[in-house]
Order: sequence, then C-alpha cells, then structure tokens
Amino acid sequence: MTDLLAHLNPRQREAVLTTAGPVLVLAGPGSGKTRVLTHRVAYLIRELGVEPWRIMAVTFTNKAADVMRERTEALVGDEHRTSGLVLGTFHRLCARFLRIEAVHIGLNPRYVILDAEDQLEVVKQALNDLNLDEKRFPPRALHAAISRAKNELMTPADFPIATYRDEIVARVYERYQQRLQAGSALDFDDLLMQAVLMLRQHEDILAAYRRRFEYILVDEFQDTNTAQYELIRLLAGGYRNVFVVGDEDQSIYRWRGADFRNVLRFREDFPDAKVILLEQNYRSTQTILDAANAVIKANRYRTPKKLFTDRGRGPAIVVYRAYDEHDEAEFVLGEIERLTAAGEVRPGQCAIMYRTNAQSRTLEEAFVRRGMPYRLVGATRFYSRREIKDVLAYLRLIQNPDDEISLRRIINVPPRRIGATTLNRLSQWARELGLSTYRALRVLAGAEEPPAAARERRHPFTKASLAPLLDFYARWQEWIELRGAVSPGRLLDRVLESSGYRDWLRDGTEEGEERWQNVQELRNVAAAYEDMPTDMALPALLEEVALVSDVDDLKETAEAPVLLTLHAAKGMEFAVVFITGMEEGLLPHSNALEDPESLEEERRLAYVGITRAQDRLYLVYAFRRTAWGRSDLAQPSRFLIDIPPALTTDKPLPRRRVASQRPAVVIPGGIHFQPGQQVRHPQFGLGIVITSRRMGDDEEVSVAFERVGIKRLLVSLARLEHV
DNA sequence: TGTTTCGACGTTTTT
DNA sequence: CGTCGAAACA
Repeated sequence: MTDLLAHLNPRQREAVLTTAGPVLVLAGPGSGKTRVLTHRVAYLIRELGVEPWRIMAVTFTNKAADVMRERTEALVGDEHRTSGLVLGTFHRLCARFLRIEAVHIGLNPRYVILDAEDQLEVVKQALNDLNLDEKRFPPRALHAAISRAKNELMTPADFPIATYRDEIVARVYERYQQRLQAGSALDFDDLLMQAVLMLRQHEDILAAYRRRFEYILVDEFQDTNTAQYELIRLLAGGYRNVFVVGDEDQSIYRWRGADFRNVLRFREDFPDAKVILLEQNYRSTQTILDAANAVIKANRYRTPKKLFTDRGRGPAIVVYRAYDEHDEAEFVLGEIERLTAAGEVRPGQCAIMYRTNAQSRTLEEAFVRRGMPYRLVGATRFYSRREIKDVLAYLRLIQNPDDEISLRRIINVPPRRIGATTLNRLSQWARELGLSTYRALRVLAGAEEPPAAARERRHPFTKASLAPLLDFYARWQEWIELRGAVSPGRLLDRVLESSGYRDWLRDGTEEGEERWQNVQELRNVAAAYEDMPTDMALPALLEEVALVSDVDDLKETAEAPVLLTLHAAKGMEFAVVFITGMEEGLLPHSNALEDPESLEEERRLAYVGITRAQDRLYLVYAFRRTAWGRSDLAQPSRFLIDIPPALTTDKPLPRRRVASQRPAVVIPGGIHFQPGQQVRHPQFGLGIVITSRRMGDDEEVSVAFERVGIKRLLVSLARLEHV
C-alpha cells in the first residue's frame, strides 16, 4: 500500500484515500489528475478489495479511457483483476447500458448509432416530410436546436414554444424522432438522453444499477452537460461514493451543452462533498504558468486558483509576428528543425495548435514541401470518408434491416438502376402498408405474407424497376442469413464481392485504389473481432466505429510533430507548443466576439492551449491572413496583449521574400500618405486615403476605394501610388 | 437514369 | 477555395 501512495503529494493522497462519500476535486492543468484517478481505482481494487465490475469510471475520450485502463492495470499489477472495470466515455457506456436493457424499454437491441452526417440527413428528410423549405430553415441550425434540447433532456413534447421558429423546431424534432424510431436508430444525443429516461422511468433498472456501481468516478467533469450530469446524479444516488474531477477554467464545450456550473450543482446536490484543490503543477515552467494565469484571470465566473510549480522559470515565451499564414508555417517548421537539430526535443514532442481545422492546410503544405513527417488529428476523419461510410452502411443494414438511412445511402451504390423515383415509391408504398422498407421488399419478393392493405393496393412498380429491387433484396437477404454464421470480417468480404462494391470502387483510377486501401483498413479493424462470438461481433464492431473520435487514434509511436485544434489538445501535454493564429477573429473567434460568455470560453481555450506546454511556448500571429480566398489584415489577439511583456521575447519581423523583392518605398520614420489624398492601387483601383499611421518601421493606411470599399494596407507591400 | 456543369454559399470547436 | 444542390444535358 505504501508504494501505491509513495509518489503522490498530500492533496493527491487525500483524493485517493477519501473513498467514502462524494468528493469534488478541482484540479488545475498538469496537477496529476490522471494520476489521482488511476491510483484511486487501483487503491479500491488492490487495497479495499472492491470488485472491478462495481466501479464505473467515465472519461471524455476513448483515448483517455485507454490510458486509464493501461495505467490502472500497471498499478494493480494483475490485469485479470481490472478486467471487469466499467470504463469508457459517457456515450460508450450509455450505448452499452441501452443495448443490454433494450428489451426492457421497448428498444430494438440491434439499434444503430447515427453520426453527424446521418443526423443532418434525417433532419432534411423530416423537413421534406413537413413540406418545409431547407433554404428557409437551415438543417444545421435545426439540428443544433434539437441537439440542445436533447442535452437538456427535453422531448419534443417538452419543447418550449415562444416563437414561430420554436414551433418549427418542435415539429421537425418530433418528425425527426419518428424517423429515428422507425429505423431503430439513435443519434449521439439519444444515447445520453434515452439512458437517463430509462433510469427515470424504470425504478427496478435504476435500483439495479445503483446496487451495482458502488464507486463512480468522472473525469473532465466541467464538460458534462445536463443529461450527463443527471445520469451521474441518478447512478450515484445509492452509495453516493461519487468522485468527480474537473477544472472550470478548462471548460470548452459550452456549445455542445456542457455547463461548468455543474460543479456548483454538484455541491448543492451533494452538500457533504469533500472538496480537494490540486494546485501544484508538474508540467510547465513558471513562465508558462504565469502567462496562463495572466490570460485566465480576466474571466469573471471562476474560483481564483494559484497554480505553482517547482520547475523553475525556463525560457521566455516567444511571440512571433508572421507576415502571413505561409510565413507563420515556415517560422514554426524552422523552429522545430532548429530545436530538434540542437537535440533539445524530439519532433514527436512538438505540437502545433490552431482554433479552426481550416488552418491546418497551410501548415500541412509546409510540412510536405520540406519533406517532414507530421501527425494530423481530425480533418477528414477516417470514419467519415465516403467509401467507409458506404461499407459501414452495408454492415448496418445487415445488423438492422430497418435502418432506412443506410438503405437510402447504398441501395443504388454501386448503380443498380434503382433511382430516386423508384426509391420514393418504395418507401411510400411501405408506409401505406405500415411496414418498414425491408419488410415491404420481403412482401414484394413473396418471402412474407402481404398484410391486408397490400391486397387492395397492388405494388406500384414497373417491370423495369421491379427486377433490380428483387435482385437487391436477394443479396441483402443472403447477407442477413450469413450474419450469425460468420465473423464480421468474412461477412464484409462477402458483401464487398457480391454487392459489386469492390469492382465499382476499383475503377482503375488512382483515387479508386486509394479508397480501396481505406476499405482494406476497415477490413483490418473488423479482423479484430474474429474471436468474439459471431452474434456479438457485428454489433460490437459497429458500436466501436460509431463512437471513436479523432483524438483516439493518435499514434503515440510515430516520431513527428502533431497538428491539432485547441479542442483536441485538451488532456495532452507536449514539450514544445506552438499556438498559431493568435489573432482577433480567430482566437477569439469572430463568432464569439458579441457574447461575453462565449468570449470567456475563447479565453479558456487559449488557457488550455498554453497549459499544454511543458518547456517552450510559441505564440504566433500573422499580419495578414487569407481566408476564403480573401486576404485581410489581422490584429493580434487580445489574449496576447494580456500576457506581461516580461514573460516574452519578440522575434523580429523576418526578411521576407516579398518584402525584399519590392524595395520599401518608405523612408523609415516618415509618413507618406495624408488623409484626403487620391491614390491608385494595382488591384483595387482609385481611392481616397482616410487615415495613416506608423506601424513599427512601416506605415499603415486605410483607403476608401471606389470599387471595393475601405481597405487597410501596409505601404511597404501594397504598391500604392499618389495620383 | 446518370453525368456534368454552374452558381450559391459557408466553417468554430466534436462525442 | 471547396462543397453541395439544382439545372441542363446525354
């Protein structure tokens, strides 16, 4: 027991040893949160003899769950003793509970899980059903509203209606749910909401889960939403041995319904909770912590914390003003090369972070140009590639033939002469018979007795459209019958072959080969389910792939810098961190500028980024940035300005090709343009100078152009002429 | 029914 | 700039 607690500080030790009753741990970045969680689980199992299956631990990502399992096993020393541990993300655990209890709550246990793209598709179908115009009611916005409602545990009937738009949302929401139900499908938010509703409505189930989970642990508690909070509150209601760890300063998922005020709610719901503060940081230098503090202290709604470290001051933070995004990328890569050449860090210990995924492109191009390897988190995710989604749709149809979303996706992929008209007729006819599309097809094929309605209403298909339908049904049925007999991998092989998908995909082009490679990769994933009982394997595979995130498959082994969004960076640490795009409109993002609460979240995002760094931090912004094909001047981020100059060094503006090619027409120190003067620009044409001011060695003018309106320009770069 | 081309429009962040 | 949807065509 001593060795388990040996490398913990007194606060951490207290967090591990307080096993009875509710505990709230407020853990600053780098304060050993993961260590506390793993040691606590190990302590429960090893020292208190708690059965692992009576412990539930919830993490934010699958990767965090994997790390936790691995380290806990190492601490317990015997992997058999941790094997029953219930550990995973909220979504994954709920998916499992729902699958197990499905029969008791009237849910099809073969339900499929919809991803974001599928969800949008269903919203569009719902709009269509209701004869509403997509242009007037953007599906994205409607889906966001539905998602928000679900995270607040509101059913369509509960949805409050104050405006005409609410009325629309409520109706679309209702129709959307009907469609999901008809296809035995759940979306991400349903996983949480349905789990909560199950526990609320079935006392016996709730009682059983409460009896089972003697100990509950929750990581990243500040990012729980109402549904997740409620789930924990319900489950913890029995033993009340609930242990939550969070940091309100790192709450960055408000847009997803997360509310760090759940920390406050927890203290109200569990007034006897012991509160433990972890303020000692083991990750970063004092310089980095000071910068982080300087940024976060402007937030109003937070408990002040005093992070400290004994790691010493370390090097100053480098603030770099790049000319544009290309220069930004060159600078970052140059620094990585410099530091790695000096032997100071390994490339894999470097991370480049940004606010939006779109920013990764310029960086990637720079890596490719230099022939340097890199690891990218996110962007085009593997599981959202077209070919992968197609193949998964086939598998989902086999798992759950009622899944009409998947059916619509692949019934004519590869082309089988089943067009939109035929498909619509089919689902229309199925609806009239009160059957799912699959069962309507069965009736059509004579595999099932037609219901009374079908005798009055003959099927509406022409000979030409009937044949392909029957052919498709025959293959589909064959796969379904294979379902229980062979492993998912074998099933996949069979489907790829007899659906014609393989031959269709491999059309001889390079792109086709690449896509086929991706399918092969999915085949490899499926191969991991070889040993599982066949009836369990397919559902397990589909659940697995529906719930993985980008962060999860970041390969630890590859020795290359990581490119990732600030959101994806949460929970990670790197020796050297570059935060790029430190500009107004990007960080903070322009969409957040209006709303003070969003602005606070942007600040937390900056804080999360800064505190990922162990040794060196670079904050980079560009003078000019091209977005959407338009190049515009940028202002340094307000967060940059909050960092005391004493903590930073400024790198001088680089001698850039562009700048040197075009000798400066400005004499340093002078002002060459006065308000009111007429000027000409090679692109923008004629204009009048509005203002002019010094910018370092340069002169910045704003000019009202006749054609394009007001532009801000640097005199050294814009070839402005007096007229 | 399938393919091509053009125009409008848009992006924050993700389980 | 890129994707998506509708119209125009084969």
